[in-house]
Amino acid sequence: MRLTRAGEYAVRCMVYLAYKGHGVLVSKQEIAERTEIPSYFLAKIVQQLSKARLIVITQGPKGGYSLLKPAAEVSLLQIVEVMIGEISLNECVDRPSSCSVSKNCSVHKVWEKASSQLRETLAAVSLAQLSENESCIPIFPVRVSNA
Amino acid sequence: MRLTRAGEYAVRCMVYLAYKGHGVLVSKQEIAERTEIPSYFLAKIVQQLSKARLIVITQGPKGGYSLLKPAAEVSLLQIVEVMIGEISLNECVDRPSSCSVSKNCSVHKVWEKASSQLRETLAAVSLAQLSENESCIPIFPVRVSNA
DNA sequence: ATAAATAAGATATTTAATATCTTATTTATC
DNA sequence: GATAAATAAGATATTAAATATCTTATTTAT
Repeated sequence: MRLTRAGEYAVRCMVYLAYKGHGVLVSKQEIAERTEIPSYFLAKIVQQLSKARLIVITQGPKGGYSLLKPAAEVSLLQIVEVMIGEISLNECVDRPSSCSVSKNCSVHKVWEKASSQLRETLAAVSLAQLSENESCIPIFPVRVSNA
Repeated sequence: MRLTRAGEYAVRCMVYLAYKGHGVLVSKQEIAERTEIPSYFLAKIVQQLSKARLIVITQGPKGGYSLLKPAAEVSLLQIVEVMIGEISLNECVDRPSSCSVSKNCSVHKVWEKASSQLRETLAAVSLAQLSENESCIPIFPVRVSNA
């Protein structure tokens, strides 16, 4: 019951892009190095982010990735769900047919409530908020400390 | 990001035991059949529930399982965490060392909040509540409908 | 035309979850 | 006490998902 590494990597990648600025093109190499994501794995992740229209991929030399939308318009939930699909904390939540009485099942109701609560919490956080503050990318934000 | 089947089975088993009543001995066979848990898998699960002091195992002929505590004193969270360990929705939550800046990381803070929120939601539900109402065990509660 | 970049599909590799089997232990009953 | 019926506990498959990597193709600046 935990975010996958792919999900974590997607968040880091997006936070880094947001930090660099909306529309700014950043190379795969740079992102991979700064965010400590295996370069090949990053390639897979950005493909999904691009299909979901969260980023733009530019090919060719001087190519790279950039945000499609302003960071304020992207939520943490969106990023995570691109990678792992819609969050549901128990199978019966997204496949009620797996349970014979789901509709009236008291256990089902708890998981349904917990799932939507979690989705709301993640939806309330924007990429802008995440990139404006210190976050878990090594070296970054350097903002050369004033001591 | 979903409950494992072992977790789901543990909940079903506990709900069934609670339904039969506190201290009532129920055989493995009966539980396996009524809750649709593979018998061998159930054996593994009750071992953990027993170590965690949620149920009592009685060996020998006429053996079986029963609740150790009144259902009102057991929470859904307890049952689930016996099977999957303490819930943390991202690696950085229970292993802050995996992240270089965790303490001040804005992403980390969100996952920490989401994790405790989820734990609170599950902690607020007692086994008694779950077994008093209709739940996801086929056939059960039969409570011969009055039509 | 060339070379530098990413795209996309295929394939390993690793890990975790699920399921099952085997042998051992406990205990009610005769 | 012997027997048989139940669970215990450790070991081993099996399955599925996640992670990681490789290969070949495509795009585009120079």
